[in-house]
Amino acid sequence: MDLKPTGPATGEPELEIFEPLCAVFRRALKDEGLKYTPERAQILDTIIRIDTLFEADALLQRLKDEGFRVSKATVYRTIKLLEDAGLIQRVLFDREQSHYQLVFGKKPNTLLVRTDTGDVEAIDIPELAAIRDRICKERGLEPHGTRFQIFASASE
Amino acid sequence: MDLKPTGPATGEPELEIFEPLCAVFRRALKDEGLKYTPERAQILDTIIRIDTLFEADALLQRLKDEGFRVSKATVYRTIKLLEDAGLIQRVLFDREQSHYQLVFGKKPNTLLVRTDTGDVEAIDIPELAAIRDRICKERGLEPHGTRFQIFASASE
DNA sequence: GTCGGTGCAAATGCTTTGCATTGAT
DNA sequence: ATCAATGCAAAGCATTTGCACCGAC
Repeated sequence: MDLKPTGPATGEPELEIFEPLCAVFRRALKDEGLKYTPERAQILDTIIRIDTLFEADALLQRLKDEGFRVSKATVYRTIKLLEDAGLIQRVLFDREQSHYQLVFGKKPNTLLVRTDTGDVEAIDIPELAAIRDRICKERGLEPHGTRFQIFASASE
Repeated sequence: MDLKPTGPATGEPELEIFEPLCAVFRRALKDEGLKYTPERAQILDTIIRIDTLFEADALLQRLKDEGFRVSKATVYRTIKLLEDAGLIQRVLFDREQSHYQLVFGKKPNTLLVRTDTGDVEAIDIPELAAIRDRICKERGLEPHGTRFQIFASASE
């Protein structure tokens, strides 16, 4: 659980990203007087390697598959901490469970949701950031996040 | 509950919108072999007059305040029918309850969510439709909806 | 030794569903 | 008559929480 970069990442980009994410998380915890525990480290590490949308349930299952003992309660509690720290975001909700996504250090992305197949594809639309900033600036607000989703199906 | 337009709407635009919405709903129901009941009519009518985000709970309360007896179960069942018919959309979920919004016949709008105050403002951003269409066209897909949300707070 | 963390199980609360009754065609 | 809708109360189910025990500083 004390993953370290082993040099320039070649096929495993998540190694490059673990250090900064981990640092941000630790800092956020420390600022709140909370602790960076093995469970929290393992959960963050696993989320980074999932690298698509995930549900609390699936995350728990994956942690168990990897031989790590964590309780459901801790998974939920850690997800909330990671949200508060701005590392992940809740992104989808049309299904029964909440779906989360790693967002820190990533460009805000758009989810293209196939209403026929259920597939979800993340796409990058650079203009959106500019639109968001314009809207906020007009009102003297500071943007904290964006969520853009397009629902579509194959034209028959 | 058999609301009819009383002529060119002056201060109450919802009268203009009721007829087409009602027609779409009735058609959608008929296509499924379902019935257009007084409860469903009243619920649709009330949603139209709410004209901001609403929760199932608040909708039920409002129906009761207007002296109409409907059960929670029917409200939830009707909300689902209206979603299926494409008249309303579930839009927010970061809070405990689902929030819905009338979407039929309206431009897709963006929700500006104040993370400090909790206020939600709907804004019209015309470029988004073009972006959506472009993304879909590139992939040979047909757009069914869009959801764009910006989270922001007052810059201190 | 003091705090916070964890796991378990129980509780919460929105939403859904089973069932008997009612209503529309 | 038939087939669906309604209301009520009971279930479902993801998520949260209370509590006793454990561990880090």
